[in-house]
Amino acid sequence: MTSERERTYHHGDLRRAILTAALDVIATEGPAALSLRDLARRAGVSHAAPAHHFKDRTGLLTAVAAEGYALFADALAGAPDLRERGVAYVRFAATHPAHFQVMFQPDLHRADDPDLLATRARATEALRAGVAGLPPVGRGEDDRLTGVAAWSLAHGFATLLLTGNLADALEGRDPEEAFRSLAALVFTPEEGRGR
Amino acid sequence: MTSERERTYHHGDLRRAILTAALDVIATEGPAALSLRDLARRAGVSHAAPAHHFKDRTGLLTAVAAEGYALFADALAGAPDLRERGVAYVRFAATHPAHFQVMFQPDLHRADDPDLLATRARATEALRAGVAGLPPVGRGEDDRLTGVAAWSLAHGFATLLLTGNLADALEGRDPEEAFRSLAALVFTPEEGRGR
DNA sequence: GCCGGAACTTGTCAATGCCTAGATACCGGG
DNA sequence: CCCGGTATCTAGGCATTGACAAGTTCCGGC
Repeated sequence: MTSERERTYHHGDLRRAILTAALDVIATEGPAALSLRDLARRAGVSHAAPAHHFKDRTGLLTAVAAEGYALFADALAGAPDLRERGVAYVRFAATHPAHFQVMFQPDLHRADDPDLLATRARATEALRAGVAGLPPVGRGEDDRLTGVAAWSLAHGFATLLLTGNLADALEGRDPEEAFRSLAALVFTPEEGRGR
Repeated sequence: MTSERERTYHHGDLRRAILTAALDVIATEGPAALSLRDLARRAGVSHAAPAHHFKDRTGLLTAVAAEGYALFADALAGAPDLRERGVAYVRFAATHPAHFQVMFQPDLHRADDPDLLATRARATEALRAGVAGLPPVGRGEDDRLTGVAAWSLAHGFATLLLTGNLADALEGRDPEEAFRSLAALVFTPEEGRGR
């Protein structure tokens, strides 16, 4: 369908086509391998066409990050408790590796972009809501640290997973499932987690 | 001293000069901003000189990663217990941000490089030694997961720190100190950590 | 003192990012 | 229906970069 309308001057949905191609490249070869001209070739348009939608190479990556945060917020929203939110965190990284990488590499995108700020705020909110669902430990200082701890745990696991550092430790086990039991080890769900 | 011998044909220690300049650029502007020609200019040599020492741009980054793993192994070796090893992990990331970034971005370097493999093995060993120092929990499966959990926690904290995501959560507190108390919250040191 | 190789230079080429000017298609008001 | 404005895309050009090839300078061992 999409390939039939090849001879039209307007692509129809070039922005999405470029984005999708970019995600493909980033996921398989990393963000460094990304080339605007290459993406243009893949989409069958001229080499300057992408610039109209994204201005820059950085602009494209900013759009990727913004889209990533939006999807991320949605992915986190569905989880019932803190642990499942962590699982969702890991699942998102595994399912959207390109988004995840760009989101957490500040030197790749423009951190002050309005769209990015908006979607990132949504994701941050979804994240914070998860921590708020914790059984209150009492002292407020600990609460904040607990939130950082949970975030660190999920983020570290996701990052190590994407960089291939957990391959032999997991031995082909399902990463999500591994994280679920791992989180159980650390944050004991029942029993007031001792402190 | 170094600047006096400017007019010699041979630089004297170009390899180190390039490496240091590269670390500077990566730390301030990210790995994407790295340019061999720019590094050559900074060192006052011709644009092709770096290639003789590192072959490639990828070769340079591989050297950075290898050096990083060596420094990393040393940094981890000094820590007495698991928690302090985590603190050392975070301290290393904060002290050597450029090394850390490149080490954990597989698309930037050549993962099969012999030097890199050697130093990385040393670091892995230092890391595993820390987990082995844990009070044995009994079941072997849990041990492995506990190791992954500790690694994830430290790595996630370090990564989030470097990407600026902990700035407001920490509010100017010393990151190392924050991680120390955070680790205390999660892995309760005395008392058989409940499970 | 000489000779082989390491360290560095100069020159070149293809590819890329970005800019500008121009062509083409779509869209709403008359 | 058509006509002007605008969004979309093309074409061309320029500076920079990474990689390669061939030459030059220097060092150390024999």
